[in-house]
Amino acid sequence: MSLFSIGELARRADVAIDTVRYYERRQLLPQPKRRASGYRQYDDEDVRRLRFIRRAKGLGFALEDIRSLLDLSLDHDHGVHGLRARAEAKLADIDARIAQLQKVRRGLRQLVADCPGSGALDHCPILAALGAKESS
Amino acid sequence: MSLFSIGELARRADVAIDTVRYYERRQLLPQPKRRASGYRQYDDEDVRRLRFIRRAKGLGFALEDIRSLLDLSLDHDHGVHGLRARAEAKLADIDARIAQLQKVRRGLRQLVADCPGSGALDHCPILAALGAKESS
DNA sequence: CTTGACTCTGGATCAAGCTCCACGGTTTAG
DNA sequence: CTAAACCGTGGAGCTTGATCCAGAGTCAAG
Repeated sequence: MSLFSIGELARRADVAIDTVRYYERRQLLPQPKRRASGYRQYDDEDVRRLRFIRRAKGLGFALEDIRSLLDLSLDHDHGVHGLRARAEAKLADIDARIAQLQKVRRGLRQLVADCPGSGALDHCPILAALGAKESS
Repeated sequence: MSLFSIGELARRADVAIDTVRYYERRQLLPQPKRRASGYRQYDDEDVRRLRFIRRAKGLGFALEDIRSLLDLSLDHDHGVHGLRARAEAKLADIDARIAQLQKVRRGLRQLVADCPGSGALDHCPILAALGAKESS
């Protein structure tokens, strides 16, 4: 059995059925095959794709971003127009996110480390970690 | 001059005035002092706090999360009840985010690396990077 | 005092991302 | 054949995070 229903897809990828249809509308998922009755049919590829979307979303990417990531990754057998450029921009964006998260992380760890007894921190290490410099 | 208006605060922290009032309503900012006229008064501490919020938001934290991070960091001179636990949970969350981002990063880098000419990737490295295992 | 720039409050409105609903056809187990 | 469980469509509704607006008071410069 390699084809299954929308409900099955939703279950396998752990998202709501309505969400699947919503993603289809938003072009994050391709138009699926239909059987005579009009029922949608999916395969494992769709499950993978949906899971990818779920993860990317969890990382704070907007659906639009995810769509472009997906396009990016599936364009490979077409031209290599601005592909690299777009991918590299994404990459820089991700690096920045990681760096910022690591700052927060350090701040939090310090908070945890300094607090055990009842703490002597005179002002918040988290605020310090992120609040120090301006910039965006 | 150590006290200033809401407009000035907004300018210094680079957010909209309405956003400042909105954050106040949502308890991310404390109730500010008021002058006789009812005008709000702020100081540098508020600027720092606001900037912190802006950054955390940029990392994908929900306002509610940010509020709790903030509470966490300002609770230090109160009890150390579940502080550590909360902070550690946050920390684990952040570590997970970083790990996931790094996966995407690797996938993207591979995409960039493999594509230069016109690529021979038979299926998306990004999907591979994130799509492999189940879990949340 | 007048004018223009600010500020106040409360509520309406927005965009994103879902989620729910009604009404009607389809499948499938018994 | 029939009931229960699914699925389809289109559109309304909800949550989050802002943003905008009206009507009215305040401030600072000239």
